[in-house]
Amino acid sequence: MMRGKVQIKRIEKPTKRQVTFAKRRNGVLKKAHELSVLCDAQIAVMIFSDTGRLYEFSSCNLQEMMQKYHKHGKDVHISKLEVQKYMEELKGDSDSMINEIQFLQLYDRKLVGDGLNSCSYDELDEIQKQMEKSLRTVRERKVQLLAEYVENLRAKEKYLLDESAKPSTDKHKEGTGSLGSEVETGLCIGLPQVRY
Amino acid sequence: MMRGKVQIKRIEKPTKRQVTFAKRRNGVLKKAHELSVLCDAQIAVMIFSDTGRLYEFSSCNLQEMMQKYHKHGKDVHISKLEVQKYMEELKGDSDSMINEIQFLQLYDRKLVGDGLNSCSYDELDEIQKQMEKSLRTVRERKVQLLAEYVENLRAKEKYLLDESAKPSTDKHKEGTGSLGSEVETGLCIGLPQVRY
DNA sequence: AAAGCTATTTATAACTG
DNA sequence: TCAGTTATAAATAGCTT
Repeated sequence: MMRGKVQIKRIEKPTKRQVTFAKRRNGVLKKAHELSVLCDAQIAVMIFSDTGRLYEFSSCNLQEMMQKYHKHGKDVHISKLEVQKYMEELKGDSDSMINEIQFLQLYDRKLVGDGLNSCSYDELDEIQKQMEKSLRTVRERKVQLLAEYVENLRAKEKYLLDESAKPSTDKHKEGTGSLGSEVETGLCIGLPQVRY
Repeated sequence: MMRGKVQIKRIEKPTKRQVTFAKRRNGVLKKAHELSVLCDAQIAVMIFSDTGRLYEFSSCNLQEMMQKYHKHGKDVHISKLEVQKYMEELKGDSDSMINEIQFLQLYDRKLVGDGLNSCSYDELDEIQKQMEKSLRTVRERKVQLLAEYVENLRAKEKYLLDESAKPSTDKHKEGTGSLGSEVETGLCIGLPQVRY
């Protein structure tokens, strides 16, 4: 018998709270169901008891509800399965990249003569050969750059000699400015600060 | 005035359905709120009208509700915001790893004398110095290994000479087996397949 | 604790302005 | 179409079993 209207505040007595929970929980779920049928509305209700048990009602697939909810610009929810798949993919990429970095770092250390204590004599031999080959390549490249530099200097010298030999009136006619700048440009790019 | 109990089936008259929706919707949301307060329960209610408008109630963060729901082994939903945050983190890691790999790869190519065409003379000079230094380190290490090998050989030679000078009865008393195996072990680990 | 009962409150269908 | 009213159905607090 209802004596006096109920105060909407936490019921402290656990037994009473438990009983009220069971009754009102059913009430809410029933009302939700009725509303969905009577008014052709989509409704989802999720209830967790204070003991952590789940009671739910959904007039349709909850997934759909989430997507609809999402479209309303609220915080968005997507399937965990989908996310997991993507996560694993990223994780795989990440792992293989870490492996590659470690490999490259070890390789680098060996190439600069560090971390060699773990190498066998044969490995050292192989590394030495590689280094000698690389060194030859570097030296060849240096020689090539120097050769280009010398070539540019000769071209410039020739150009200057030709210019000074010509009469001053012809200078603009020949379009000489472009050749001059080509030579200079080549020189600057090739050897900004030469040391040898 | 309620004449007769209501039939729980779709209300066909749109106006009537609309009115009933508004009233019952408020009823459900109110009941949900009361239940959450009275019984200290977590409740979420989502209602979409047939016109697509959203009405909702949640006793706490809906995000939390989803995670709780997830833990109950249902098909799982988690917050997209959360996922996005994690994704961006992974993406950031991934990008920086890609950068590092590219840097290391370029560095490697230069160290083995490839991709040098883009290097300035000064850079080549620097690489050459590094290589010469590394080469010295490798050669020193090879010399060190050879020296250890020779040392081991001498130790073995001495051991064999001592052994053959002793009378055969003393062999077991001296515990010579252990010295012998030490020498051999050191030799094998240091230089498995020597070439020089 | 779970199920049933009943006095009452609460929700709401139909009506009204 | 929207509040407000009212008669009635439905929900439920406190009780009993």
